[in-house]
Amino acid sequence: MSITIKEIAEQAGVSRGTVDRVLHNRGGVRPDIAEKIHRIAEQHSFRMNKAGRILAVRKQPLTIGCLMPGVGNLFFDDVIRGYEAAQQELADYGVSLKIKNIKGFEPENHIAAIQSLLDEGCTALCLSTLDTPELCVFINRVIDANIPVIAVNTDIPGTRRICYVGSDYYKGGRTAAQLLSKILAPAEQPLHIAVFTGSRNIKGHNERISGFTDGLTAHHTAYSLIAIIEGFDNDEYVFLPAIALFDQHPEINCIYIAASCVAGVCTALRQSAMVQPPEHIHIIVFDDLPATKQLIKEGLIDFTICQSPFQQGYQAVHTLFNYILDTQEHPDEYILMNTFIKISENIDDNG
Amino acid sequence: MSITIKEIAEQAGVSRGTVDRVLHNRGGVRPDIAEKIHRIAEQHSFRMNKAGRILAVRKQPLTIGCLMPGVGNLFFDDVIRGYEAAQQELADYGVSLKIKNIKGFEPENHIAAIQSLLDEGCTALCLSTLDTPELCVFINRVIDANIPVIAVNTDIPGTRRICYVGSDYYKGGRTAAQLLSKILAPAEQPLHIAVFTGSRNIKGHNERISGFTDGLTAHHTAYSLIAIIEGFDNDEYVFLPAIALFDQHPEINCIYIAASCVAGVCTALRQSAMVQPPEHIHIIVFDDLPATKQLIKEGLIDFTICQSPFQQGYQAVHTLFNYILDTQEHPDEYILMNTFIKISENIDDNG
DNA sequence: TTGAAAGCGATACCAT
DNA sequence: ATGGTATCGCTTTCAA
Repeated sequence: MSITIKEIAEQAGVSRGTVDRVLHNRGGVRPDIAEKIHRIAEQHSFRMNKAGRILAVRKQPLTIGCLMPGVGNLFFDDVIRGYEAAQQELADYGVSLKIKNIKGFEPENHIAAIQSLLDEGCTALCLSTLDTPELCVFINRVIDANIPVIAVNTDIPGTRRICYVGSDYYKGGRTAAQLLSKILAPAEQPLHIAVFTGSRNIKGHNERISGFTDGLTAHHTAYSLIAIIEGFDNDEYVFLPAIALFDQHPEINCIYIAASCVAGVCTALRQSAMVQPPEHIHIIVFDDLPATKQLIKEGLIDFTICQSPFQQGYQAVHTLFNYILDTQEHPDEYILMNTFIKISENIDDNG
Repeated sequence: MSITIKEIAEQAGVSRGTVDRVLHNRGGVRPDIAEKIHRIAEQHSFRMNKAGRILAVRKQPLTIGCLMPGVGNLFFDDVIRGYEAAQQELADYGVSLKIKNIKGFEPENHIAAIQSLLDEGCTALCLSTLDTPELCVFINRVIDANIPVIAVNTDIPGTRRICYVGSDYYKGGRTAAQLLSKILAPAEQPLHIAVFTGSRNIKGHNERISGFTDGLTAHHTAYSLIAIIEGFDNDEYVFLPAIALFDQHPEINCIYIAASCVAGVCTALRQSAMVQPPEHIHIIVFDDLPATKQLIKEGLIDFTICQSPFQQGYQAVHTLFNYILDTQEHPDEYILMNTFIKISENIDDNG
């Protein structure tokens, strides 16, 4: 157990108030005294005691605002569950949450939503938002106003966010490729792949695709990409293009779905008049929305690669809390989730 | 934020000391007053504030004793890392750890080790130990002396331990079976399996095997079990029996290793004069010790199924801490880890 | 059986 | 610029 502020005060021959001011760089202390206090603190490798601090700062409780474009995208339900679990654990420490779940990717809507979180009194933010110039400018202004920000699920590299908590998309793609090469190994049949993505403007989706193709190459699996279809994370939207593709390309024997339109693509597949029976088509997807879980259990989908959405929410809140409480340490810039392979036997794990 | 003890005291017209006594069932309070206090607490759904409690009980700091038979078994290194990570996070709350890593499975040694942890002042225990009658009796006596106990990695059902934190071994076995059936699907060759286990007296290992055979049946994969070899978690020990088996049974085309002797078996395989080249043999194992990681990266092993040893240690300590702090709630009896499938692309995850 | 008071570690405000 | 003091929620003596 480390030294306490009180002890530092005694050793330095000053009051605890003065030590507090020095340790928080609040100014208003004679330089030589400040220097002395800093020295004593370092000598004894002083660490602020969390419990004490929590109790004392309880008067200005911490409200964390969480923003996500999860309306119509069930993926974020698990992230929200993670947020709420963390909140429950930290309730005793005065942490409360405001969750704002919005629809779509309009920059103005995102900016307005962030502003309204601030207006409602949030003093820290977990954001799943866009990386557009206007948002970056806005978010940096928020950060300058002393509101710490963590990027969740989607990074915002253009900003001075504390860190990114989320998936390693490229690694997910490579993992998918290796799985595919494993289940194909004995067959040695030519691979004709249909790729479905959310949008070519979403970095994570693109990384899943480049990871996938890089991985196929690395694992010496020959393939041809028949098409890359954008589904905009929408099961209904993707249905017709998928049907059309399957009808036009009966040689397709592998489907790689890098985004949230798994149910739509699978429905199309089942309804299309493909030459290949669906059993001989390999399907690898991402995430485990309820519809995807069901398809895994039915055996239509071979593997799904998950990014621990629950953990993303949970860890983001905890990291933010620790950051605010811990005057000293910064977390790692990238807090990456595990790349979690699921089949029906372990689909109900909540990794 | 819930009501505080102070407020309860005011409402009940008594002092905070009295409320404290009632809430901790310490006795020595007039029944009608106790009743009244309980009522008020329930009415306002009172929850003891953690930060306050931590600060106040800091004078008798919590020392958690951790016992494991990890000498010569690298598996427990990650469990220990998990213990230590939790300890670091909870250091501010007065938590310290005594880790006792012993060798082997002699009941007397385990009992002596537990006793010495207690002698050294531990007031709570995380135990990875045996489920023999003598240990159960001993552990129950410890529990009766008000030392809370959590079973880690290996359950001790014969005792009144708070809960079990560890792997779902059966599920791991089933997952292995399904993976195998997936990579075999196109081949349709008859499956001749060699099984390696630690000991037939270890419940977890047996469950991994029954899960595996049940899973093969469930997934309609025909197989024959050539042999089940006990390796006693020892790479050197298993080497010769493995060589002998491979020489005698060149038809073996699948190796299932349910325990810690992966490196030994693989070395034997490479040295044996099998008819099948190693590339055509499927190998599925458990856990990710350094040697196993290496073999995964080399491509000899297809899959390894991991049980999050780090999380086991980490969560055990956190659960114990919360249990002690939280006068009210009991954790779930079974805290089961995820069944984490790893291939070379995600082998360095620490799930 | 009960109350009063000191203390855990840190913060914040009011004096000086 | 600095010290003193009350406070956060809870526990724990010590008296009464």
